Amino acid sequence: MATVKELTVGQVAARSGVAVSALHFYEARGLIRSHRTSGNQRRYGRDVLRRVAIIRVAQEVGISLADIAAAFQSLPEGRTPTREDWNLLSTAWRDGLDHKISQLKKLRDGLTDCIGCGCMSIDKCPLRNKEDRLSSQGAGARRLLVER
Amino acid sequence: MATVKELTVGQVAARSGVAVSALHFYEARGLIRSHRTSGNQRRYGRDVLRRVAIIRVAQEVGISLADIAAAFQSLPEGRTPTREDWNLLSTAWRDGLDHKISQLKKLRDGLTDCIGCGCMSIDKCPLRNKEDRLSSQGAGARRLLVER
DNA sequence: CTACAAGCTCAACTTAACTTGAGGTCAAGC
DNA sequence: GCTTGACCTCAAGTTAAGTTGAGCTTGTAG
Repeated sequence: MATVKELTVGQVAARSGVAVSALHFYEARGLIRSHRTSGNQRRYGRDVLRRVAIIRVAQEVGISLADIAAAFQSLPEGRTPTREDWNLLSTAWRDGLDHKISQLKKLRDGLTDCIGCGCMSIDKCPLRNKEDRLSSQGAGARRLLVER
Repeated sequence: MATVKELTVGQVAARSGVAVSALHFYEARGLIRSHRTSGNQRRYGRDVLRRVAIIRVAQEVGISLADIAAAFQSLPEGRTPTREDWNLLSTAWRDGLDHKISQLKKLRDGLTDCIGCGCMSIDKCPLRNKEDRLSSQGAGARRLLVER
């Protein structure tokens, strides 16, 4: 029936498959939101499940939490996102995914030829050159994948 | 003539595009090897360039250094790897890449439909299910609770 | 021969994305 | 009304993949 029950953090964890600590973490990072009961416990609306699902899916393709958070900024603050809202988001990512797929294909098709051929030893190789682009960034853990 | 000059770390860094510190790091992790001059400086054979190139390429598609190192175990210790040796390796990775590509495609094709459709909220969605596989032994209770 | 760029080692710091732990609260069954 | 399990907060630990810095040695160009 109409009124959808709210979820506790434990329930969200069970249904989404992510740990409670991770949910706390996502909330601290602004990726999900909750309100509190009188006893200071978190309660989530149902749309948190979708958010979490998207977070995991996006992460799997190498999108960082920071980027996901940024993308989520486009979602409405007040109301529950409509299908329309989500579609905007997914469309934006679709482009990134398309790009990534084509990159992977290039790699896959290039790898067998290229590894054996010696061209990798330096700058004639398409694989190497593609990679050069990102080789001069700052400190810390380098982010894998995803550049767009 | 035949004897190819050996390379210093600096030269390898310049030609491969990775930092000297990263080369040290790779060596510590057993991904590359060097021998030392009388003055304790590293010298690399030319094949190190190929190794490094492969490391970066592999990393870009999300393969961890640990996995790369494992794959490199299949390369001969004593001699310079032949084209044959590299091909074995690349063939193995090709399968991994194929898999990843198909995953990404599923994601891309599923995303637009799936994010908006609400199925993500639980277990009917192919995206969610695909993901379940991967996360099935972490911390959370998960599973059971199939109501609707 | 001497300057100084390039190397060397080892320890500590960085970022991302969490997890673990300590110490304390809330809620529901018996 | 008490016990038990789910919650809460905050701090600290963890892994991956490197980077940065200090202090010291090598090697090469002038």
